Amino acid sequence: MATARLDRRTEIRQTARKMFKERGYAATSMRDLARQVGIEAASLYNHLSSKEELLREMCFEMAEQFFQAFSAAVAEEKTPAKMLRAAIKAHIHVIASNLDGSTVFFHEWIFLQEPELARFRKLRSQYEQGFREIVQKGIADKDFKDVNVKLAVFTILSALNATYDLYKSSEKLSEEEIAESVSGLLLKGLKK
Amino acid sequence: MATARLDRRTEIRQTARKMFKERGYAATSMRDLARQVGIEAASLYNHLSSKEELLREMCFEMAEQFFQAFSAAVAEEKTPAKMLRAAIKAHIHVIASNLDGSTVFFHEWIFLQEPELARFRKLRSQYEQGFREIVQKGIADKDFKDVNVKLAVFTILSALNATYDLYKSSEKLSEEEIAESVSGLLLKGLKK
DNA sequence: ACCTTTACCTAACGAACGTTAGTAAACAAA
DNA sequence: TTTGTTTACTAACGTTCGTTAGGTAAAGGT
Repeated sequence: MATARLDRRTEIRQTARKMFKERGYAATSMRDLARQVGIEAASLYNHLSSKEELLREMCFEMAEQFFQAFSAAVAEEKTPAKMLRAAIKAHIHVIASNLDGSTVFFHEWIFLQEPELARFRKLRSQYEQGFREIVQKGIADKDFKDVNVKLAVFTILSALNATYDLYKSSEKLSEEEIAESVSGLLLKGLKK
Repeated sequence: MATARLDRRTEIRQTARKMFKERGYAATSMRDLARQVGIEAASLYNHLSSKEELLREMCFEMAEQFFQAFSAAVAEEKTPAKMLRAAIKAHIHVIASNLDGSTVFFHEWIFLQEPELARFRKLRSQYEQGFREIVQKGIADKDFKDVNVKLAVFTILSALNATYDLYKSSEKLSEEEIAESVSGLLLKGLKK
């Protein structure tokens, strides 16, 4: 009973993540979702209270994962360069282990409704702040170039956040390769 | 008459670009669009033939702009490093001059219908190929590190394609600053 | 002056939307 | 064996969707 409910709940949420990722939140109907799960649309409401609840859970679960991975990764390192590399690796790891969820997290959060929308934006900005502090420390230590911190972190996160696209690519790239390559490029650049 | 029609046509397309960017294609209704323009939904159909036509035009117009800017920029340079920098600058310039259109181009093309969807994907991949050839040449010339070309280009374009977010930022960054900073970071890296 | 075209309108189409109500079967707990 | 909970169903609600039909008034060209 308890397991049966949990299984269905989980199945619905998993399927929803996949569909929200593929077609987007707005273009995925509850009837589409129900069909994919194999039940009627109305039956979904035995397991959830609204469509938006699905999105809300996905977004905040992912936010939590990113925060935890960041903290754990950074705590173990001393120099800004190592901290940044570890943070990048952790970020990519969270994406790689939640390919559907992270895509929704990056692209569908705009459909959150208002109290949560503001809360979500705040979380995102706090997370970015963590990266900014590392870069700032790197500059203060004369270890990093004196770049525009906001812009640099923005560029880094943009590059990272697109990596979910890489796993369906023809070449089979491992998480390790991706993390190494991206952090190498961002830290040391393309030029010799 | 001719001018009046053109003005309305243009106004509708401009408004649609803005709304598709802000809420997404699927979440923007023809009634929303009409209201914003100040006419009834049915009246839109004097100026266009379907909602999808709007999206189609936006996506392919932007594709054309990216291609033209790339060709023009690269043609003037000799070394891979300069070509890449010029291509990055050109890409950012196209984004900066079409903030709404380029956002739609990056995020809403999935809603294209099938003959055009395939055509669009092919164009994108051709464009990426242009970047890949520059990086390849750079490696062959021993000017660039021996990186995974596909992955490097992917990272570069991901960083570039997110720059439209920067123009609404609190700091007032010029197109020039953004292009310099991003291409500097990607070519020379963060580390000293 | 007449005719065509343009640019808008109201009304409505059938389909799809998220969600609720009410009910029956299955099954665990008592 | 009864009782309560869970999970599904059918039916339907009110709303919104993209789009079409048909009409009207003004403008432009001849």
